[in-house]
Amino acid sequence: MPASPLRTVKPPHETRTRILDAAEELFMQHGFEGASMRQLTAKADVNLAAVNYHFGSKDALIEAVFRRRLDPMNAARTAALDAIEASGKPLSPEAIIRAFVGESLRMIEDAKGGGRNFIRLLGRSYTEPSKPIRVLIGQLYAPAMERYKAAFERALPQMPPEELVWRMHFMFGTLSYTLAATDVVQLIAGCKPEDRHDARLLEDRLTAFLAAGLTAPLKHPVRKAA
Amino acid sequence: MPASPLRTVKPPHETRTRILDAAEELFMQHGFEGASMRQLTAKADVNLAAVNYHFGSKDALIEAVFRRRLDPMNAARTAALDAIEASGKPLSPEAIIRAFVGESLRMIEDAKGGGRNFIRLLGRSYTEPSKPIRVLIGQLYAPAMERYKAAFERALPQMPPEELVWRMHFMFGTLSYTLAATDVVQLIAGCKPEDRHDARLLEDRLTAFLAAGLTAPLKHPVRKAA
DNA sequence: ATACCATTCAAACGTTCGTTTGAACTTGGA
DNA sequence: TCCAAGTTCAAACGAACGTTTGAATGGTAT
Repeated sequence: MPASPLRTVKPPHETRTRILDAAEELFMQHGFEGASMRQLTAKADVNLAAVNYHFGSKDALIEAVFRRRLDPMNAARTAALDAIEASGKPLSPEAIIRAFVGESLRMIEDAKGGGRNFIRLLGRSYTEPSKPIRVLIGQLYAPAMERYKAAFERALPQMPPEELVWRMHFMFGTLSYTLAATDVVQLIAGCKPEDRHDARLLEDRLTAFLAAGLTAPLKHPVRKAA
Repeated sequence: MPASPLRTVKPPHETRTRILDAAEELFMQHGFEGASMRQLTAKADVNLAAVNYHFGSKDALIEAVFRRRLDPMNAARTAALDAIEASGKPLSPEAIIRAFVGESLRMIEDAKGGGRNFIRLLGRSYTEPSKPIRVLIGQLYAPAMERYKAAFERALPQMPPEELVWRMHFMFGTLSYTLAATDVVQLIAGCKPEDRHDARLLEDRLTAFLAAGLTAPLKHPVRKAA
């Protein structure tokens, strides 16, 4: 990317891409601190110094891993919302949920594992101890989040804004845990493993659950304290 | 605790307790790998070698942190379920949910921060990269989980077992994310910070959301594929 | 051919990690 | 009083970490 503005067309970022792919997988498997630069560069089949050369530091690599996928994904989420609103439909809560959830699950199916690794990494990162990472994720999510919040407010005019914020948090939690825990945690026995990879079925289940939770009856319309 | 079977009554495990408390807080703040033995022992005001002397290793300390709180908490969950069943009430899904959720939130309120640290640490650990930790948590949860699954099956006889397992997963995800993210992630703007610490209010909100999701209507009673 | 620049490479940097060591200290029972 | 066991302590261990360095390499335009 130096010298002339439009440049080589052959492998412009081959090494970068290999590093990002390896990082995605290893960060998912072992965490950000648990995955070392030596593991990472060995898996990517590049020199140890390549990460620092192309990204500057390990932290910058982590940021690049998120930016590569999160920006397009949230843009797609916003576009999905635009499409619904442009269709003139009544903008049901369930349709909004499906637009948001679907974009995550779509990524699980394609990219022969690449997107799946990232989705599971992402699910884990919402509860990441490292503050800079949480801040980064929050920034990358902010625009799409604002749009969806506004959409829910219009679809549910009778819901108090404060209650809506809570329920969006709950929904987000369900999604992120489900993505992170897919074939990872097995707290409840009896899961059919083959189902876990069927994104369409999972989308239906998740949407039904979340839509019911979001539109649950309000018990205490103006509750203040005990 | 060697020598005679019943022993000193003064500070039987003072150092151990101080280490566990410090570990709980630092693991929550920085993660298991991010919190070093030197930070940890400095915060506990004990010698660096004390952890290895009393627990054997850092991994054994992590396990001890979980066992100290998780065993009593899940025992309390089981007891809460026993109490509901003994009362002769009709065993509503909402009551079961409230018993499970309430036990987590109860711990947030008391212990002037001690329990709260653990609850948030726990929320993060469900998506922990380290496999031994996930396995340990699964083991410690298994007995209570079996009881609750059976209770839900009786309270919702019309629900297919497979669907129930999924919805329990969703519920667990919502709870764990909510606990971990309390005043941590601020993905959606507009949260009232003071509310985040009111466990009673949070319990009501969570229970309403989860009960609605759990009992959501079944769209595809015997759905197989697309 | 030659000069140039981006990239790759092996080697080493200093730091921090979890753990171990062996001596000092405290304490309760013969 | 003295011993022995439990505990604390300062110091050091080797290993692994992220990063830096400076020379070799490869392709492109002059």
